[in-house]
Amino acid sequence: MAQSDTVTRILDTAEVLFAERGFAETSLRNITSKARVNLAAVNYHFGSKKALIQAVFARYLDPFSERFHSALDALEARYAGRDIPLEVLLETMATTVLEVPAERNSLKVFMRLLGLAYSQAQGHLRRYIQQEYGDVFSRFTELVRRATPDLPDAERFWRLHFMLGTVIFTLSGLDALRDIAEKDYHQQVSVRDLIRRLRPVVVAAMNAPLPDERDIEPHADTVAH
Amino acid sequence: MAQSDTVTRILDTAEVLFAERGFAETSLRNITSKARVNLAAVNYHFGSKKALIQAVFARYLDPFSERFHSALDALEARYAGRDIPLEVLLETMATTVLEVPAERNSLKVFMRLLGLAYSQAQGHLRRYIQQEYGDVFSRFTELVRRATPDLPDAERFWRLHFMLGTVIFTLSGLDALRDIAEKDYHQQVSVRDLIRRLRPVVVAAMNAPLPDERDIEPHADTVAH
DNA sequence: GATTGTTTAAAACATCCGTTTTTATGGAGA
DNA sequence: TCTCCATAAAAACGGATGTTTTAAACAATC
Repeated sequence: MAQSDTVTRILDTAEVLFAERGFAETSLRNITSKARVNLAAVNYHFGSKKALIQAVFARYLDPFSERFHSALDALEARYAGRDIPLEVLLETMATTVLEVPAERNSLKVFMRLLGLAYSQAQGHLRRYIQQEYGDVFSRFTELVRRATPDLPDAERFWRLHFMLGTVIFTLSGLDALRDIAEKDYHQQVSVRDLIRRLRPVVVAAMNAPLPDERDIEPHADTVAH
Repeated sequence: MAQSDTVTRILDTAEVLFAERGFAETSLRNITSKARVNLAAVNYHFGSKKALIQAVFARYLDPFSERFHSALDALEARYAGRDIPLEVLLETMATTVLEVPAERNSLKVFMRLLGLAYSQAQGHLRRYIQQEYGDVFSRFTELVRRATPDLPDAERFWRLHFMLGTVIFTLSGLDALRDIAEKDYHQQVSVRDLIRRLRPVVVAAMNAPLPDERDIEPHADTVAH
């Protein structure tokens, strides 16, 4: 086997299997046998299964982080101190997210992985991502803050996560949804098309009127636990 | 041990552990030891771990399905052929979702379970839920269709799933998000509070302007896959 | 009170897991 | 050509898992 394309083959196989079934449900034996690589190779090259999971993410997030920082640099230079409109920020993020995996035609896998990073417990992963890429996210949210000065901080926090949910949920379940959509509405749906549909929805959601204060029940306990 | 509260204790313990760590990460030994019940009891009473998972869901979804059908019956009777406004439909759904676990103070658990049902692979679970409760969902979407007559079918389809993503993503990652929110904004966040914030966002998203036709790139390829 | 069917308890079973160890291989440098 | 070392392959390890089996306890019925 040529000079350690073993590592690449492990990563290529692992990201697909992880995206399909999740981390706990994918064993090293699954990965190594499908990649036609020896079982011990994962522990040899990566050290542990946890480290392999992190490496899979790093292969996407490192280029993303770099490009997104550059894109934000360019935006800040162009707007020279003035606030960058929300639409422009969202558009920039979307463009960058699309760019990174486009080279390997693996947008779906990337999105599924992002979804897993949130939904699967895997405390080590959240910590790793937070520590490694937290600053890009912070920089973005700070710019969003300036773009939506009328929104209370807490409200913006929640709405950003609402929209994060929309995007991750939609794009990670894309295949199933696309099948239904094309069967029921006889309509080709590309990822770009989806983003076109997403844009007005996200903008409207971020700009929605504030919740009615009267809805607050003064003595409402935290229901759950 | 009194006449088979064993079954109840298994279910009570299992739902909490499942919600905390997911299905694959929760072993039968975890469950039975915490429930102070014999290991074999699960296989004896439920047959298998899969069947236990389904039973945990059924204990929530059976009452939910029944109540939601009743609530929709009442709505249709009240509106007597006229279209039910979108806000009313959403409010009814939210109310019903909140009612079911309220009796056992287990709303958080219920929400986490719903999130897991989507995010954890567990093919058998999705099939079970689709088969057992698909008709309630169909009935609801049909009413939403009548409530939003100006929305093209495809657009409504996508927006409903966008919002499904928002709700599931938020509620299933609730603990982590709540921790951040309370740390950063020193603010207690109950599930009811979250639903209050969700309402205007969802309504605004469903009523967002249609995407600009000019945004369509005529020769845009399907990026992924 | 013996008998029957049901439930619990304890142990054993087979399998799978991540990781480690041991052995073999093959190519680069002396 | 020999040595050495990074890698690959194979085997083994210790532990955890879901499930099954065996035996005991219990409650209800006759």
